[in-house]
This record gives sequence, C-alpha cells and structure tokens, in this order.
Amino acid sequence: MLQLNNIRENKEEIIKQLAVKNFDAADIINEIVELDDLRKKTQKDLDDLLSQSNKLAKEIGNLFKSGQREKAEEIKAESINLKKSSKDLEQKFSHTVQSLNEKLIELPNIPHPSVPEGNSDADNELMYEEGTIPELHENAIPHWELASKYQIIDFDLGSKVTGAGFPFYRGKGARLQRALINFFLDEAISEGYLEYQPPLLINSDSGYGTGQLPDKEGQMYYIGEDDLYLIPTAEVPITNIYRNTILRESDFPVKNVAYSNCFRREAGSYGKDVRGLNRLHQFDKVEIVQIQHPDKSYNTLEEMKDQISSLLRKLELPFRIVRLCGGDLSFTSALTYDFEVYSAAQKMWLEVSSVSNFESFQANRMKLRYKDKDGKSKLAHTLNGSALALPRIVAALLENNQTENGIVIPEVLKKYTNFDLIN
RNA sequence: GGAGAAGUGGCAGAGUGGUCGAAUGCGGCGGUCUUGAAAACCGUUGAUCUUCACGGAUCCGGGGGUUCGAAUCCCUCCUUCUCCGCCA
Repeated sequence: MLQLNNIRENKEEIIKQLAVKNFDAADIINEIVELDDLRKKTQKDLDDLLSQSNKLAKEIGNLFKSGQREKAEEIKAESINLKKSSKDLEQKFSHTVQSLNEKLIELPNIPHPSVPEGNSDADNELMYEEGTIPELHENAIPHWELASKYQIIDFDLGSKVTGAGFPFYRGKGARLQRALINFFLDEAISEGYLEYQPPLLINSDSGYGTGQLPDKEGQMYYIGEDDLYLIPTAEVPITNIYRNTILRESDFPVKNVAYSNCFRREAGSYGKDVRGLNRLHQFDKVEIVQIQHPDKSYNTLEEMKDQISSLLRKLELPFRIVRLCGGDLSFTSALTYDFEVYSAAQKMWLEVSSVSNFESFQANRMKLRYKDKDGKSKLAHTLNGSALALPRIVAALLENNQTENGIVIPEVLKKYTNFDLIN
C-alpha cells in the first residue's frame, strides 16, 4: 500500500511512474485525495463533537457530586442530543475510511526507476548470463522421463493419492530433496540469516499484510472451516512476524531464512510448460527475507542477488538474471530480479528464483515501522527472495547432469546426499 | 472435546463507573557525582489520527452493546494458563 502523504504530495509523478506498470492511476488517485479530504473534515467535525460531550460528561459528574441534580439533568439532555449526531458522524467517518482503504489497496507499488517498460516477459531486460549450456548425449531425455526411469519421482502416484501437481519423491529422489534443502539453509545461515520453521497455514491478516489478499485470493488453498490459508511461500509467515511492530534502527538488517512447503492452486495454468516439475501445486522452497532501513534496501537487494548467484554457481548450473519489466512486475514489488536456469533436455530457461524489494509497500500494509534517530516512527523496507525453489532446480540438475550411466550429483551436494550418482 | 481462571504501557504489576492514557517497580534515554565505571540522586520515557501552532480525538486482547460518562458493567470472538479426556 502506498503512503497517503506521498500520494498527496507527488500525485502527477506517481501517475507517471505507475504507467510503467501499465496501470492508469489518474482516476483512483483523484478519488483517494477527495476521500482523504472528506475523511479529514469528518474527523474534525466528529472530534469537535466528542470534545464537547466529553466536557459535558465531566460537568455532569461534578454537578452530581456537588448535589446540583436539576442542573445535571438539564445538561444530560443536551448531551444525549450531541450523542445522536456523533453517532451519525462516526458512521460517516468509518465509511469514508473504509472506502479510502479500498481505493488505496487497488494501487500497485511504484516501480523503481530502473524498471524497463514492457508488457510481458518478452520485454524483460537480460542483465547477466553465466555458465555453459551443456551438450547432452544422443539419448538425452527430459526430467519427467528420467524421474520414472530411475524411479525417483512418481507423478502418477501423486495423482492417485491427491491429484495432479502433487508428486511423490522416492529413494534417491527424496534424499536429493532433503540434500538441497539442507544445502540452501546452511548457505543462508553462513551468510548470517536466522533460521525459522514457520506455520504452513496463515490467517487472513497475514495474507493481507504481504499482499496475497485480497487480489490473489484464488491462488491460495483455503481451509474454510477454520478460516485459514495454506501458505504459497514462507515469505508470508516470515514477513508477518513483524506485522504491527516497531523496530529499532539497531535491529537492521533483519535477516531470516525459512524452509517450507509451498502450496499454490495455479488456477488457469495449462499446457506443456506445466509438465513434470515445471509447475506444481505443492513444492519445497527455501526463502530469504530481509527487513532493512530504507536507505540501504537497494544495497541489500544486490547482496541478495549475489547470494543467489553463488548458490547456482556452486550447483554448476548455467543461469541468467533478468530484470522484470513493468508489465511482468508483481503488484507489490518495486524491483524484481528473476533467476533462470537452463534445463538442457527441455531446451528452455526455467525461473528458479525471484528476488524483490517491496520498499515500504508491504510495511505500510503491515504497519512494520522503526524508530529513527529523532524518535519518529517510519516504515521499514521489506525484501525477499527464493534461495531457492527446489522443483525446477531438480529438473535442471537431472536433465543437465544425465549421462549414459546415470545422473551425476554436483560436487557441493555430495556431502548432503551421501551418494554420487543416481542410477 | 469438557470444566475453570485470566488478558492493562518494553517487562512486572495496581486500578471494579466520573478527577485514569492510566499508580508503583524494573528496564531504556539524558544529567549530577567519578580518572572511568558501579552505586546513589535528579529528570525523562506508549501509539495513531488531526492542527502552521496551541490544542483536540482515539486506543487498557479484537469486535459490538449499556450509560451523560467504561480499563471498570453486558454480549461475542480470539489468545494464554490450570484440571480432566484424547493423542504424535
């Protein structure tokens, strides 16, 4: 959520910047300013009225005490009248605040000046590419075939027990998952992150705080009986730890890491890009989250980008980094880098990580603040990134490392898997 | 799941209808003293909205109600604790 004062003061500028996200904000912003004016006026009227009845109430108390009953009753009648009009104003006030909020929620985050214009992923800016694309042997096959050849991932069994997109990992497949999770967590911990194991279900306040609600409600699994949502990413519980909190400047940077299962309904995704591990309803991910001082958040974003690069380098996977264009940027993000890994048998780049700076957008929804040197409360900046999401990493590892004799485990993972080869 | 108790400022804890945004202690911050520190002493110390400012309004787990007036009474939800039951 954008800050009201910022909207009021930089109206034209914000309209211009939101156009990069292909969002026409002119009308909404005008409505917001009008509603805010009305809110201020209504509050002033209401406050004056309440102030008056507070005074009367005190007077009545004093009159009763000093035994002036009649006088007290007189004022009491006056007070009852005041009360009726204050009730009306109160209602008007809360309606105004509510509509103001509804409008504010419609506004996406302002993209960073470096965000290129564009409509789709085709317009994203390629920033960096590293590693060599492997030459596979003649009989190379995509990962879903490798999965069944070596009996390490069973998609059909998942369909039987749950449904499409919920695979079973088996034997060395399961152990590879566990190895990757531990590798990613250990790497983050050595970078100074604090490990959390979050709940996998969240309430609607949390969903609202990080921006999944209300816009992406249909993307989350919902447990109606208890009014809870299955998390689409550990970002939600981990960032919401700080909902309604005021940090000290000395708390920065807050660096948290969490492994979790992630659940996504992926309503409306079909086609060949969803085959095998490319898109699942349940998957594993290690997520890094930082909370930072506004002056430092972009340095932090670069730092997180480097960390993720280092993971992919250690796994010996060819990867590239893309800066998302306005049209591809999420509602909540100001700047996002996507990491893509080359999957050699599918012959395509797979998105394995997304690292973003949300600036104060999430913090404003969550009321996540810090005290600055003058003792004033200011909104903090939040950032997060996948480090990393497992399924597509596994897909690329299986495809790229396949040989006639089996799938070779990268050096760095061997101490975690305790085997060198899947055969 | 059943029965009972409780939720107050960073923490502890008083407050059962008006003078309470809230005693007191601890902690935090500033100062005096000291070569420095500790101790002692003095001062200060919640959030949000609004106002150029003075000031005003709201907040005692969340929401609703009673009353001229609610931290205090009523309803409801949530959370925590104790006992019983069940259970990885």
